[in-house]
Amino acid sequence: MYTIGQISEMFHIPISTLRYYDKEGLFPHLQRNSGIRKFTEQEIETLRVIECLKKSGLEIKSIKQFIAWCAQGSETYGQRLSLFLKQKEAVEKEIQRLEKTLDMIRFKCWYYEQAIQDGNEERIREMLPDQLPKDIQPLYDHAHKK
Amino acid sequence: MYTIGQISEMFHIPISTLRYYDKEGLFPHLQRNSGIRKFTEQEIETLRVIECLKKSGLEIKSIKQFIAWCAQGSETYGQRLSLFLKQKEAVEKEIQRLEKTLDMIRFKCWYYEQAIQDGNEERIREMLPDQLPKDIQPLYDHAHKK
DNA sequence: TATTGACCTAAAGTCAAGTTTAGGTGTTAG
DNA sequence: CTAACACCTAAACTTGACTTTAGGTCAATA
Repeated sequence: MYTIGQISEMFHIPISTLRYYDKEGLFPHLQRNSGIRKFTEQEIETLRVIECLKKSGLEIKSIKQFIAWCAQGSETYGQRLSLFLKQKEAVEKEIQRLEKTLDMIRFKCWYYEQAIQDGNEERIREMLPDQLPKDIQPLYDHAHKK
Repeated sequence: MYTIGQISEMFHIPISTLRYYDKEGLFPHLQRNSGIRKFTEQEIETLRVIECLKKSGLEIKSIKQFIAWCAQGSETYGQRLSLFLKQKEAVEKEIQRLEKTLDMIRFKCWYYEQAIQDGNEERIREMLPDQLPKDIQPLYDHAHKK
């Protein structure tokens, strides 16, 4: 059983944020001891799920919906499963998007390394768009296509 | 040479957003034809870089800084390179974070598939925290450690 | 006894990144 | 000639997720 301060340290989340989550109804089973919140293993697991869903790009409103489904019992297993399936898709897409971004960034790193060596961008610009070194060309193409 | 409407379609970015970027100074070389913006290859490449830096988690303010460096010329190659090196780090970290999130989500998908089969969570809960099937255990561990 | 520290609330404030509104210009189509 | 489009501006508004403020309770410590 933990105080809000302990949970704050444990998760590196400000106390104000935990109170905000509580106010938003994300801890429906949270008990109080003469006004003071008591966090248990239950809230800790909820917090792990909140963090997971937040990182997956879900907004608080939808996380609240999920929490409500959990409180409703076994009849909502289907909805909960499809939420996670949807978020799986979303995160996989986001990772792909970031891989593409990474290729653009890698290209730009190479570009500026060359520019620093050459003192200008002349030589590199002449290689565009398809005369780049063969380890660099795919990065450029990946970032510039479609 | 393109109008704002054409660029909006090309990049699937609202016209209002393009005007907002312009107002923020992200197109320092943008020319006008009696008030009307003319976007050229230059602004198109800038927009690609804006999108890239935005996806990498940079805020508009910092993108503006980068654009300013570009306008300054070869003396800022070093700063521009270190910006991209920093963003490379950031995106790589973000991808790792999302991989961890994905493991949590995969675990939850499995969890609710089982719950649907069983009609309750009894059996699964008894497997926690270290009696899970050996293809699932690593997902759970990855998501619950540290 | 007084003050410090950890907790509490409600309500207002902040921030980034746009979006919307209200009003205006200039060119083309019916 | 007038109406529909595509463009323009400045300024106010929106949204989500917090954070800050102002004021208060309660227990332990100096």
